[in-house]
Amino acid sequence: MVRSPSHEEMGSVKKGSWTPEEDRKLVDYVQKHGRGRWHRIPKLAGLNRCGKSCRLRWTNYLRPDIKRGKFTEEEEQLIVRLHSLLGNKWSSIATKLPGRTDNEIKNYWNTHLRKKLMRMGIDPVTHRPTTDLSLLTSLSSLLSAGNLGYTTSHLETALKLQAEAAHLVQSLIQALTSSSTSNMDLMKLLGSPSHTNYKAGDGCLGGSFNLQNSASMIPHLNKDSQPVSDSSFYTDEGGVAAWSASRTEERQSTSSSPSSNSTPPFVSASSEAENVDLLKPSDSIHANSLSFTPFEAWENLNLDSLISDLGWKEIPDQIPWPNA
DNA sequence: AACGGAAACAACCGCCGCGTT
DNA sequence: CAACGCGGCGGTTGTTTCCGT
Repeated sequence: MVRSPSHEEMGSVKKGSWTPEEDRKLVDYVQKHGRGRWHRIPKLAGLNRCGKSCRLRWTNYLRPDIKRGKFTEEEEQLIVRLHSLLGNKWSSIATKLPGRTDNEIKNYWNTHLRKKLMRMGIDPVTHRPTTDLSLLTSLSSLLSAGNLGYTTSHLETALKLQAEAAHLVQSLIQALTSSSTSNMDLMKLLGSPSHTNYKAGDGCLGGSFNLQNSASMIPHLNKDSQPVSDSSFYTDEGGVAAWSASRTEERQSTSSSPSSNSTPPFVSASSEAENVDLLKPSDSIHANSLSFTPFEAWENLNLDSLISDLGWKEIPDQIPWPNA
């Protein structure tokens, strides 16, 4: 497309922040003549701005139906969910949030939500956990040590270790879903002797990582167990109803939905005392627990259900993060 | 009080698709 | 069919505000 530069493109138009006077002129004009034909508006309204600038100013700021102010928790959850479904389709997302503009949502995402997800260990692009598979070996030690803490009634130790383990479980889940992680890599890790940071006590898991036992501690990791609706491994302290409900809806609808790949945010394990028994070795150990591939394991995790129990919380606010 | 860096927000830029001529 | 006008979109930049030192 070739056209000669217009007057406003010759560099004579004003740029930068709008003054109240300019706003008033634009509002007056639009209220009088309606919107549209933006390229004519600067001249007709007496503004030394390009038409595009006028349109953006009206659309993003002066429009009477714009809702200003902080985003609510519900709006945040909706944005995250829609982003997991639609990606950076800000205009599409904005249609689901009356009174909010795509620009406002985009800015809010970039300045708040993206960072929030990252703090939670969630990749804001893929909406999946982002961590290193190498952490898996640490999980072994932590789980073992957690059992030690339990069996020896060192409650504080157990709670701390449990908290660390919860984070590492998140890493594990990510590892299971990583396309760059081969089954062999995973099996090597699962079969390898664990670190010796902690010594396991009698009746505990011992020093090597045991997915069977570990999975049994975590309801959703247990291949044969049913999804646990009131998982005690994590606590839902509220604020997730919308997310959970929506995820449930998605599960109940088509399984081939693009959203089936989305992963809602994680939260930390609770440090409530009653959760200590999560570290108990379980009786329900399944001999074939390792008979499925990591990818099948992922499918069997029923992650949606897992996440539904977690809630929309920020990890740093909820958990005694190790060495933080 | 002054300063600098970080965070938040508003606005701009370049590109694209669609409708019209 | 191509040229053009127009509006919309997403990414990026510039400015302002906040906050810690």
